[in-house]
Amino acid sequence: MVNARDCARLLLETLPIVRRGVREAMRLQKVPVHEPLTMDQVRLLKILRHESHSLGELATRHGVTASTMSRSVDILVRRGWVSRTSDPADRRQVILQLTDGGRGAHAEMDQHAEEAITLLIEELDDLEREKLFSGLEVLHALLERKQAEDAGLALAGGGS
Amino acid sequence: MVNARDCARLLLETLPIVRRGVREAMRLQKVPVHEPLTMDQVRLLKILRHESHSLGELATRHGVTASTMSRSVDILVRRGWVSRTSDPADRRQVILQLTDGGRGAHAEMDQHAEEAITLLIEELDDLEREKLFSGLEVLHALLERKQAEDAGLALAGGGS
DNA sequence: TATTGTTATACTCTATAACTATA
DNA sequence: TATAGTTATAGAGTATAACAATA
Repeated sequence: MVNARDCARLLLETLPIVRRGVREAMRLQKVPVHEPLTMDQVRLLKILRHESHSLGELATRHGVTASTMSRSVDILVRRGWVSRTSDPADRRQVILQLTDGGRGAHAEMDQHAEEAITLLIEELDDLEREKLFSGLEVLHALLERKQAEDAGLALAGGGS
Repeated sequence: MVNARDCARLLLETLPIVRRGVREAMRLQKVPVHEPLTMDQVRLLKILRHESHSLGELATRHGVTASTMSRSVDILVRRGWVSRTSDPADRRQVILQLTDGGRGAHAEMDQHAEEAITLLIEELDDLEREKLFSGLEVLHALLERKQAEDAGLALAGGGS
């Protein structure tokens, strides 16, 4: 029987190591055409791949403040991967859309990132991979739910 | 049967969400005495809790460059949590040690961090917790091994 | 007046390259 | 000359608070 405390300890211990490992694996990927993207940038482009969003939506979705997202979008726009236009229907809002270049950069980098991590994970045997996948599923579901709750509270004005 | 690619995808998708969730959980912990510490700072103090290290050792252990570590140590020293003295045996090296204040800050913050994450994990049922723990064990072992290899290569001069 | 987004400010984490001090 | 560490420089991610534009 695993108690929550032990699990928390292991998570806190594992998280920074994994983060550095993954960042390093991504950084070492030689992407011929584009500058390397960070994990966060890949994730933002991924979110925008399916549909356009306002800045606020993207910030909530990504789990950061509007201020932070505004800065991150600056970078994506500067690189030419995202376009920023004001919504005619409500000119306070901006519509963020992937450009063609952004779509290409994302496709390429996403693939490279996946390959880098896939290489790592191929070192595991079947049982280990099974365990890892299950654990990640649990974690993913838990935090997604948590984030949705927080976003809901933010809307409902849980401010102190 | 779980293939490595799917596992890599899930890891890439899960990692940023978890990181934000954990950071947020830590940030919301009200620590009465000390300023809140970041995850990385807690980890550094934890490493130094057992024994003193040189800057280079600490950098390798934490998985960053000496430059980065030098900066991180600046902050810890400024806060009064770590002492930096030059090694009499080889004055190029620096001995990093936890101060009493650092020991206290770590104990306190580490506990708060664990509690914050424990609360989160208590939302899982027994089976889910079991799965999460197993998955984290696999991930932890994999990345630890990887990091040890990289550190070994760095020593052996695999630079190019 | 309320909402959306940007900017000013400040901090942490990160790396490469140039540099200092020591061996 | 080689090694340990610091500093100069640069960039990304982060937040709060003050602000501008729009509704």
